Amino acid sequence: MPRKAKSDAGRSELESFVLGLVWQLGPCSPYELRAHMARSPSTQWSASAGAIYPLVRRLEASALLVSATARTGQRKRREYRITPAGVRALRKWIGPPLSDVVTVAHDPLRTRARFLALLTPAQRLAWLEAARKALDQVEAQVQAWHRELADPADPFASCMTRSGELDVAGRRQWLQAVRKAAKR
Amino acid sequence: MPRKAKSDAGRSELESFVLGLVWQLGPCSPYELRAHMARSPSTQWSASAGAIYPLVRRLEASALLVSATARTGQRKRREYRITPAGVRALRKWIGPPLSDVVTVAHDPLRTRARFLALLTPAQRLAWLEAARKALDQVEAQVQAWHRELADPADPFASCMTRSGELDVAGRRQWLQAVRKAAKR
DNA sequence: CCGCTCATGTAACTGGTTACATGATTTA
DNA sequence: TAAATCATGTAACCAGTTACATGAGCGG
Repeated sequence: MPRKAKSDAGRSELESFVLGLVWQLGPCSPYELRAHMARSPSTQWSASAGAIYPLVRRLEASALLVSATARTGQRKRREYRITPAGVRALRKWIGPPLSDVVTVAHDPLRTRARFLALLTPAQRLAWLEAARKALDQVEAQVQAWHRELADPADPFASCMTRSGELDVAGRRQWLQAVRKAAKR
Repeated sequence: MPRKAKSDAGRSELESFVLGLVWQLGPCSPYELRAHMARSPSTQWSASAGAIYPLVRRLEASALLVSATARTGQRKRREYRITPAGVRALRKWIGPPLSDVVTVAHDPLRTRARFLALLTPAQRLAWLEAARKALDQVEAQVQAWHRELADPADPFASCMTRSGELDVAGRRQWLQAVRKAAKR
């Protein structure tokens, strides 16, 4: 999709998220940011170079990040740190207020379910089965990620995966309701 | 954000959704589509004219929709109907397969929670309280929508709102987990 | 006749996507 | 020395966003 209305002072959700990531990971290169995002099971952003490199430059231009050249062995890289202004911006973005932030979640599965009446009863059952299996896979993925994380330092990190688990559980329960509706 | 990878044969999620809406509502004008989308509590799409009018034209160019001029009283409007090819495309989009469709949901609340460690304990409690209230509001909105709908003809319609309710319930439960983590 | 809703569009913008390009350093 | 990884970028594209513009018909 195209850019949603920017939530805060002209900063997109991705920009704020990356800002937070720099705060969380400490000094790090765009490459590391990209790698970190690619590891997470979230499909929200592609972590493409074309997104990240211009983005961190924008944040530096806004003085929310500063950069310096760093080395590991002989390899050079550009390392970004968050500035006090960056921390302030991040805190403001986190909120409250949250009224504009909390909305009904977008779920492509639900979007499709809206048109289940188009299918034959047999096709509907097949669809429901496929949905269940797909949810299983996502759950496995989330749990694998959870195991991989296991950072006792930040108690909120494990909450992230818990969110994914509850999300899947809720949708599974919802599938039950759909199944019931399909049977009538 | 920018356009996600188009899920099907070059059609965006919005395009397929609108195609389904035309199927569901029967012959209707872009104006009606826009009004219908604006009534729903979903914030996924803005239902802006700049999105819808070019979109239905694209779908017509692909022969998934056909249009004709219609009248209510003296008022003229352009009415779109779905074609057999459109129905086929819609059915294909619904799936299965669903493996590419089902992912961990994007939740801006969760995104922000990731950085709760940045706040003071007092701020965290305030944040959690604000989140709870915001969820309450969303739930009320969903339930109002549910009452408004109440279409006994399509049993899947009421499943849509049920999804929203379960979604909110899951996130509320998740907030509990975060609260617990915050107390440690 | 005035204001409101119906109804259809266009124009400029933009941030993220895909895809491509390049080079340096490490490892086998 | 060849392949893989680290590392940084650019270029073209594009769908959806905001904002603006216009006019017809209907109700009071």
